Amino acid sequence: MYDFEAELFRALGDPTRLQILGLLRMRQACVCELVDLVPVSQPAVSQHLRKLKQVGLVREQREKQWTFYMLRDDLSPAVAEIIRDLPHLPDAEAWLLTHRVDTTCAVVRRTVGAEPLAVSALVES
Amino acid sequence: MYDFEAELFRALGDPTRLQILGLLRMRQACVCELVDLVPVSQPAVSQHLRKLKQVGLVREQREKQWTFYMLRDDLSPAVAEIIRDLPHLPDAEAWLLTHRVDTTCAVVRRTVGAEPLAVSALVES
DNA sequence: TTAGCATATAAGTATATCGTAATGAGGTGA
DNA sequence: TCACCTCATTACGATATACTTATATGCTAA
Repeated sequence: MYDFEAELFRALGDPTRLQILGLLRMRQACVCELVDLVPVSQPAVSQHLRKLKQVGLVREQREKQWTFYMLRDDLSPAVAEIIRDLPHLPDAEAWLLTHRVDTTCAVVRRTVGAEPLAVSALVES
Repeated sequence: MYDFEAELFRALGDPTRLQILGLLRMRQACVCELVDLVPVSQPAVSQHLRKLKQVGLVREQREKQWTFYMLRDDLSPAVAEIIRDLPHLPDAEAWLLTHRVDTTCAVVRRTVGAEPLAVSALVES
């Protein structure tokens, strides 16, 4: 009873996962970008993303050598509001909005003048 | 970072605690009533209530020999919506709405004709 | 005052969770 | 082909969680 709901909230109950969700409000991101933006190792990021995918909070999309993760757009209103309400992380979010991966994750390109990446509908205008 | 929010969602991330919150939508309840309505021991219920109180989801009010617990009325809109959206538990909820503790917790009185207990504002009309 | 009810706390145990390091699989490009 | 990049998986240790039983505290009422 309430096992499904509890699993969802347990997925939300970790600071690192909340941070990942907060970042994905800005735009989709590949794993290696997230590794540079949250203070845990690459395997830890992968495991967190797997859990977020399991409970239906994010989905993935492969593109070239990268796996991009993004917030699902069919979140329930209450869950979408929770994510929208998370405090903002100005530096990391500004980075996401002004850079994108190029040939490798370490090589970034300012998005000024480049075609924009898909941006989550959760970003407030 | 996000420690406070994560603690809140971890508190929501347990089926027994969600069940307690779902029941408290109906009305305030004392510990011994909850013990009869959720499938864990009395100390377990006490411990869950302590955690729910710690994160600001419920408050307590002593009355005679009982400690009544109730949902806080200053919950954030998103959290209030989460609790309101929990699936209903018809039997237990009906019991709460038609009975109340009397001289002891085991001795209940049908509320028909009795003055009603405080009922949470979360109950849908 | 004393018995019993209501509740909280403590202690112990089993399991879950979150992190790291090590490794593997698969794609890309020189 | 081969070096490297990206990402996932595995293994393992430390800590947290959720339950139980046992016990303590405080109130009520006879």
